[in-house]
Amino acid sequence: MTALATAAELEAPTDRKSTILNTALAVFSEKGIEATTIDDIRQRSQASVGSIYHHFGTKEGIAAALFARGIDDYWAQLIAGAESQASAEGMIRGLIEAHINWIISKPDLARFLFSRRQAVSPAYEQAIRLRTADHFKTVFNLLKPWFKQGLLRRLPADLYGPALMGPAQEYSRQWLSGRSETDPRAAIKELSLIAWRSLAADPDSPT
Amino acid sequence: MTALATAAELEAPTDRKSTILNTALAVFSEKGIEATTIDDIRQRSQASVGSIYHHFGTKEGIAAALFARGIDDYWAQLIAGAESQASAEGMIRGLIEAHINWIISKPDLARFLFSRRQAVSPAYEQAIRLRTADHFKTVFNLLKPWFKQGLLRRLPADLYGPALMGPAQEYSRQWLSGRSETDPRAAIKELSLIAWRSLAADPDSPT
Amino acid sequence: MTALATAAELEAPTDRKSTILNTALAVFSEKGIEATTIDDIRQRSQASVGSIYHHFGTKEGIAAALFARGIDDYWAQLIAGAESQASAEGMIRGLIEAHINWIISKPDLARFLFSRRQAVSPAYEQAIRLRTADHFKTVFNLLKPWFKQGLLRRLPADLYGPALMGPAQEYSRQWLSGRSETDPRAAIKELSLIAWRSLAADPDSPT
Amino acid sequence: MTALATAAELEAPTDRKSTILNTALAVFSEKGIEATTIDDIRQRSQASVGSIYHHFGTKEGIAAALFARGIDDYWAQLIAGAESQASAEGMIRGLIEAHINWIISKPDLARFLFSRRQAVSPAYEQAIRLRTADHFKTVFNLLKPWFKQGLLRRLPADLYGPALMGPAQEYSRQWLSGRSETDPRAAIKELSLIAWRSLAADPDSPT
DNA sequence: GATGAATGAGCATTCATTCAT
DNA sequence: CATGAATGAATGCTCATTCAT
Repeated sequence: MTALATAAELEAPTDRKSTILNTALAVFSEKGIEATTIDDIRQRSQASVGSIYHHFGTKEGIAAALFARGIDDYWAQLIAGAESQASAEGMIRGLIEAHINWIISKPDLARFLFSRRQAVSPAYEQAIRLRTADHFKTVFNLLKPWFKQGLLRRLPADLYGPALMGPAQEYSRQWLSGRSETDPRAAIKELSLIAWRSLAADPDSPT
Repeated sequence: MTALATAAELEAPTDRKSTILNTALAVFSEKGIEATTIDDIRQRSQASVGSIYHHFGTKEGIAAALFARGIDDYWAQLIAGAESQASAEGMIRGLIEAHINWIISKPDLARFLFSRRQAVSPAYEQAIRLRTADHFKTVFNLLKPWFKQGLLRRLPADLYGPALMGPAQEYSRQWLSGRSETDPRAAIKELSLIAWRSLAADPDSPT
Repeated sequence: MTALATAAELEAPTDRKSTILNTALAVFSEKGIEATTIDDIRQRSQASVGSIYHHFGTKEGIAAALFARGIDDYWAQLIAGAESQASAEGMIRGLIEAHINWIISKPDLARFLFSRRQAVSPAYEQAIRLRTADHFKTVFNLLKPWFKQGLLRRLPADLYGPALMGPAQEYSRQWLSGRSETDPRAAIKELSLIAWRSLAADPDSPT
Repeated sequence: MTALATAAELEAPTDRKSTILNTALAVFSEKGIEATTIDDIRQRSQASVGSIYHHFGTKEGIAAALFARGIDDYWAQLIAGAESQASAEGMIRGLIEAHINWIISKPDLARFLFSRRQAVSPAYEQAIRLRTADHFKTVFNLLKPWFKQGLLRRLPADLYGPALMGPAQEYSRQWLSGRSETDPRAAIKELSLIAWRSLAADPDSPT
């Protein structure tokens, strides 16, 4: 499966390129992209500047490579989480669960992915946006049957994302920046319920 | 009212200090704090480097001044929004409404406030966190009666924020970065309902 | 007079800016523009990198400043040399003499001026070309009377420069690069004669 | 004929070494030696860095190889041009003609040859100078009879070159850098006349 | 012979900050 | 209070060259 393959690629640092990438991820996560210097990456990765540039061309090239992998990896997990469920509520829980589990298992990548801003050039920004929209559509298609059956509410297009993932996302940000005390796993149930309540067609529907 | 006073202070004054601050806000919002140089601010504000340093001492000093004002301004508006309401559901709507309205009226300040990260030194970070926690407590106290009356659900402490503001926050991020098409004002009603559903106690099983 | 003023400015290194410029000229002349590093200039000028960039913006900015002054200075001397003469032959001798004397008195500037190539960006290149063409026209106007009187031969436009200054120029290149043994002053008479022979309308005209 | 052989060698062969050399010449001509990177040559020649170094050892090695061929090729043509003539004036015309024709037929090589400066290390510089002096002597020997017959003027040694080739050289520089409008072929006659006038012993001598 | 990953010294340039006027 | 010249550490990036495969 792509998700696993990518994940494996992110973890198995046998060759220089992967080593550099993993190191970069760690430093980016710690200090932020802008505050990270090529020299930071060089020192920790034991690679030479030349080698880093040979493989990535630019500091931004490193970030872009990480973004591409990170996004695909994240969404693959989300989609897998949704596909493993057969009911409307189950699918929503599956998404929240997958999100939280991904955050927990790859906090560095998560911090990196969710902290961007002008960090990446407009060109990449656009590419990332399209890719995200594409993945989002896949998820939406998985939920479509429940919309058709009237189990999920119709909302303005811009609000599906916030309604479904907003609370989990906000919670994740807190946890990732160390501002949370509870175990994320314990939050899954409640966050799933919140998402379900927000989207369920009938507020009185049984949980 | 505090909110208005602060707002006035942010917009109106034409003295050097305020000019610099307003310029800095604009540039920070456009390029991010780290990517903004003192020279950017100098050029747009028509002030000299010396003058900027005379007033703020450090680049971070500028950011800190903006943060302080921004946070207080934002929360003052939130609190005012809550206080203007007398019911549980009304109060939640009041908060969401105040949030969205603030975002709309001060998008630069909003972008600046919500985009931070390692941008500010740990010292300020801590101060900001405490201040935020304090404001949050004020809001929480306003909601307390409804909790006591069993109208609002009890949640793990870390989840109140995400449940209440998560969707609105997520939506705001999208809108502020230009990734949203709907008019924010039109989203208020739906976001309020989402927040209310997330927090309202189940009529069948009161906590 | 402009020429003197410029010359004075080039020699009187009272302020930082002039000091940097003079130092740059010396190093450029020694090692060539491309081979010269900002650090070379910094060390010899006792200025800081920041200061250099404060005044010139770019390494190329330094070269451009030198070019502008150098060209004007050179042509001013040429023109003065021509203007000091009242006959056709005298004027041609005046030009050659001025050329050689300028080379001798400012060898660094001469080496710098005559060694360019892709060293300067196309933008500057164009500016330089226009400026040179302008100066050339001034000289040509001084010679015009002799053309009208039939004392000087008509040539294809592109050949006036080579015919008039080619030998002197070629000789100068040799001398500036140390490939010449004779005293340039001794060459003036002969080079003037060569130029005169090349341009004189009547080969029988007396020397 | 040597000239043709060399020319053929420069243009025809399709093996790696020649391809690299021809590519290098093109890039050198466009951007100058110093500004050309091995990577520029690699990209355009489709060869690998390793291959380039295998054949030439150094970046300077490439330039040196080109210089050697270029100089020999140029002078061979000059000498051939002189040898094809039997009169003093014819010989001078032959030289100018050969010069211009060579410039036209191999503009890249010409640009490369005439643009050097600190581009090559002192060691090569010296070798080139000696080689050039040698070729020059050959030409001078061809002209010797006319000097003995009193058809050509005696000049300080350093001035023969400038007097003979200065105008043609200056004109060539202009043409090679695109600053000339007239067809070089049309300039041959006039440039020959100029050279002849400069060197002819007696101004009354027939043209 | 060919390939391309790896190296690391070197360079132009940036930028927050200071301080004399 | 304002100005802008001066500072210099820090940084991203280049590029000739080496060498194992």
